[in-house]
Amino acid sequence: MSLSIKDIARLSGVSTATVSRTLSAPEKVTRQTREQVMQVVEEHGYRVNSMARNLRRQRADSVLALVPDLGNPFFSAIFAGIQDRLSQAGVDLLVADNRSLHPSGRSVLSQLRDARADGLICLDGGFSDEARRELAASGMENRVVFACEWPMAGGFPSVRSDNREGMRLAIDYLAGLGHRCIAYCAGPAGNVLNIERRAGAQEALAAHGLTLPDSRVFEGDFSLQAGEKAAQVFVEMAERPTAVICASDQLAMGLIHGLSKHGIHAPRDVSVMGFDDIITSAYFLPALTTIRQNRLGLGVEAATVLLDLIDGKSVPRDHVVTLPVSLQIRASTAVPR
Amino acid sequence: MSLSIKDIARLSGVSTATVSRTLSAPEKVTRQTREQVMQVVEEHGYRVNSMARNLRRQRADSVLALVPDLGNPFFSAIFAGIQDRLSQAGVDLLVADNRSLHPSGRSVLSQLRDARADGLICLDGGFSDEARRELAASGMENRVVFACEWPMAGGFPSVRSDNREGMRLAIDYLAGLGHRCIAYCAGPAGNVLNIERRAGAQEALAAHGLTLPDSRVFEGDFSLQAGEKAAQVFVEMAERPTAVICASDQLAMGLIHGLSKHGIHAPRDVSVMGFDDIITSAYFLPALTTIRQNRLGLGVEAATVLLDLIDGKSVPRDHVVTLPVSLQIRASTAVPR
DNA sequence: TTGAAAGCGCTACCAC
DNA sequence: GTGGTAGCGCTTTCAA
Repeated sequence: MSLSIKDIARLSGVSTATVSRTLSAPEKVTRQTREQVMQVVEEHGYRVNSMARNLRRQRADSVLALVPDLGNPFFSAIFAGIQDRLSQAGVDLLVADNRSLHPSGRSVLSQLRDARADGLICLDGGFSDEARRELAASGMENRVVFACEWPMAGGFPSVRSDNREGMRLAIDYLAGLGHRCIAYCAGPAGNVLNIERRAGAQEALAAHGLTLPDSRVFEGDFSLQAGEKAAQVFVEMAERPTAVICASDQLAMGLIHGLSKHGIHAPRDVSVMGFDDIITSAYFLPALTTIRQNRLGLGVEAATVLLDLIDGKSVPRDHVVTLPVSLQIRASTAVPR
Repeated sequence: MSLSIKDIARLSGVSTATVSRTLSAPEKVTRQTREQVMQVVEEHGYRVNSMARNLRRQRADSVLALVPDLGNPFFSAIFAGIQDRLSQAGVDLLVADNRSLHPSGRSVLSQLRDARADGLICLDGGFSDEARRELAASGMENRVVFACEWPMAGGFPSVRSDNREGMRLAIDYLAGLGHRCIAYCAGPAGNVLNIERRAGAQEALAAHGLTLPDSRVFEGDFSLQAGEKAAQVFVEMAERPTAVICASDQLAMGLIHGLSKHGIHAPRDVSVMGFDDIITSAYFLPALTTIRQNRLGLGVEAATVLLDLIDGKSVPRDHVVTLPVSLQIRASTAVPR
């Protein structure tokens, strides 16, 4: 066991109150006392016990990030952003997978009720009613912010990319290249990002006098596998699109990979675009033309909003921070044959 | 503020001691009392305050995972494994980036001293002497386990892939294909994985009567960029190797990408192998022949060892768990021209 | 500016 | 089997 504040008080000949002040509000203590105490503190490498401090202050000094799947590398950059911002504030980052349960069978969300975290950054828009209830019960409804995804029903601050604008950039670019028959390779049906992106694509297409019939939508999810499956659908189409805009980079990679097995090559035979700009996209063959999302920024902004919330600053219930996206033109797109 | 144990005690007509027992050692209480208490607990949705419990028990019920770079998607799968195992034990996962500092300027490692975490899973073998000292000061030296990487100097339990065997599999396969002039695309010079893999390759090469002269080693790090740089070196070689084994999949992708810019294609002109089997490898073009590491397993095993350590079970100081790797033959390798 | 002391919410010891 | 209670290590009034 290491030293406690009592030991430091005794060793430096002051009260525990003074030690506490020296450490957390040095200006409330004379310079002499401060130096005297600090010397003992340093000499013994004393550290405040955060469990005790937190109990007393009713604060956990940590924040929980909830993801649909911790194993999905897509989230790494967002985590990096979150942690970057939090560490500046001396707040810890707890991560959990939404699917995992506490041994007691309770959802991870109940950690909030356990007073283990001061707030929640949720990266999973598929927020069940039960989760919402759990949140309400924890008295934490106003210490939640969504990042990247968000719940369709709203009700929480959220930080997101400008998904519609991203699709507009993509479609404008493709249309500018001369494509008139453009397909959409979709993410999970109920997913808010997919819905938003699809709507964005449709809108932008309409602006060019183009349409997106259901027959030109490949249903799936955001995965590489789904992209590969879409390739199967593609080759069986009577009238093949000259370009496909995908709801994610992984879809685009899977699709290009799948198509190549049928001798169909991007961009020679079909232009393929992704969305996200994940790390490997620029090195894919062909390098992926895509819409860049600032995932690090998403994390930083979400953490910033949450920190404000925790500090009691007022943030409108439906506050939305929208981060810009950008078009990355690379090698997977070209003028139609 | 939510209800405390006192409220529950009052509401159910028993003492706080009994409520506590009911919740954490139900068998020590009569069935009747238990039911009586549980009803009140459920009715009010009472949850034990973990800050108070932890202070009292001198346990944080959480574990810290330290990575060299949170933004590196390579770690996601390991995190998933760690969290999976931890959640079974009701232990939380705290993540931190080794580069980030607490606002006070202290390293994140000092969190251990703060009593915020019961143990540490370190994914960064580049463990400084200072870090080691910090650890010693925290009285936590025996609650640390390394995963994936490990410190060269040893001294801690570690969970790792069978890196040498991986390289043996790779070289045997390449040699079997008929390659005699094989290059090694290296990771960071001081990195233990790189050292191990390079040594493994050299050993295996020797077994085939082959050598790995320094001129056939492309120095770099594990990144895509480094792979692309290696391509530059490759094209300038007088005698070009017919195969390159890379220290990571990202290196292999970067290399293949870079080479393709010079009209050199894998596997037609050169066979390229990776190491890791990251998620996009199977979908790369050409699909990457690689050595598969069980990253999820690495996480699970590391968490298991750490949980044992925390439980006070004795684990030898230099205990090593080695996980098997496997050869994934795909499309980036072929017989030499 | 400093100290005494209450108390954050819980667990575990001891007594019954 | 149950209750009373000390005390985990800290912060923060209140009084001096």
